[in-house]
Amino acid sequence: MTETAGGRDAEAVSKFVESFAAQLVEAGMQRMPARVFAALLSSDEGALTSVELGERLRISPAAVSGAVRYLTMTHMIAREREPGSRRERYRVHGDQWYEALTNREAVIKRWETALREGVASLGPDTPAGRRMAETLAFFEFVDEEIVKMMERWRGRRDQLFGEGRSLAEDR
Amino acid sequence: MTETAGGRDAEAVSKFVESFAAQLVEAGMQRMPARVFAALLSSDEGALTSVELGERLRISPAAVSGAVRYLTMTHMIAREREPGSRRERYRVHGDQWYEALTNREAVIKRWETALREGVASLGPDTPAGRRMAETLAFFEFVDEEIVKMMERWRGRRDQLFGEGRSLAEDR
DNA sequence: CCGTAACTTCACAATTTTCTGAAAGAAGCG
DNA sequence: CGCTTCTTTCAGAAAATTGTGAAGTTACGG
Repeated sequence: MTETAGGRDAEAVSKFVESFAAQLVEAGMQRMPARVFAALLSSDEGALTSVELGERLRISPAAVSGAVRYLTMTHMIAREREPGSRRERYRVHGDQWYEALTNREAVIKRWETALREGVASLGPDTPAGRRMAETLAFFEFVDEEIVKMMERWRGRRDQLFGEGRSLAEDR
Repeated sequence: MTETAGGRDAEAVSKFVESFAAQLVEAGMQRMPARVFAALLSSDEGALTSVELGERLRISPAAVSGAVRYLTMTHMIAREREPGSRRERYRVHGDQWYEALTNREAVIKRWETALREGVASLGPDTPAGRRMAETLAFFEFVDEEIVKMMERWRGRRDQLFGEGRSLAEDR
């Protein structure tokens, strides 16, 4: 019973890929990046080549290229050169991708900037200005907290899955 | 010097509204809900009527209606009946809206469901299945942590802004 | 109860987004 | 060095999204 072999219930896997991608889309990610990411996540290697992605998802090389560019920029995946070949492999960042998801540092920072401008525009003594200020304080708080939370997570992860080589089996 | 009066640097306020809305859009919110929300946030009352929203943002009643429906469903705002009038007011949920933003309970729950299905489809003993399982554990962890974080936030908020009536001046 | 003000729903037009095929651009291998 | 294989870019067709006007619905006030 070779369950990890090539055609291991491809049906069910594809179904999962699409349904997980749909969740990501609903959370704001573009469709193609979401599908590509889900495909990588569900691969045993945690990595696939462009061609493999194109085949599994039935999309053109161009679509793969675009999706991969986005995912690389947002640090959800890494690109690797397969030695001795001009093929490229794309790999889920093991235990870093959901940090990227949660963190969204850049996003939060921009919000904070916008809110600071808001306080300035509205005046810190107006009711609206005070509301902005409190909201701003909230985001600053969240910022700090998330850093600490991720530290705690790493602790628990090691405890649950063993420190040795959890998902970071590679790299 | 009536700074809170009607025409308090409407220019600057509008500029803030649009720029904050743009951030929300970038984070995945639809345009109209984002603009409506930003407008409410920057109003001194923390609440506006449909007509006021339409005027400030230069959009049709239909657009207001759609935006408001979305925002109500996601618990970002509340609707109030103005007594003795058939006008409706929409109010930012004071200190609850960013909880809704951060929480996204529903979203996380759906992700967890999808991931559980993933583990089942892929088999818990495959490498991919193990990766799903770890990801799932992460979300479950985040779930718990966010609850605690919000409790800590309320503590700090009371400390920073005074327990009496911070933003929850109404309701 | 009727008149009317406020809000909602619906179909459509306009815009924007998305994905593809085709062509151009790199980079290993012989 | 040129051939071949893989990836990226680009223009455009197809599809989805968005916001509007207009008709419809609700419910207050008289």
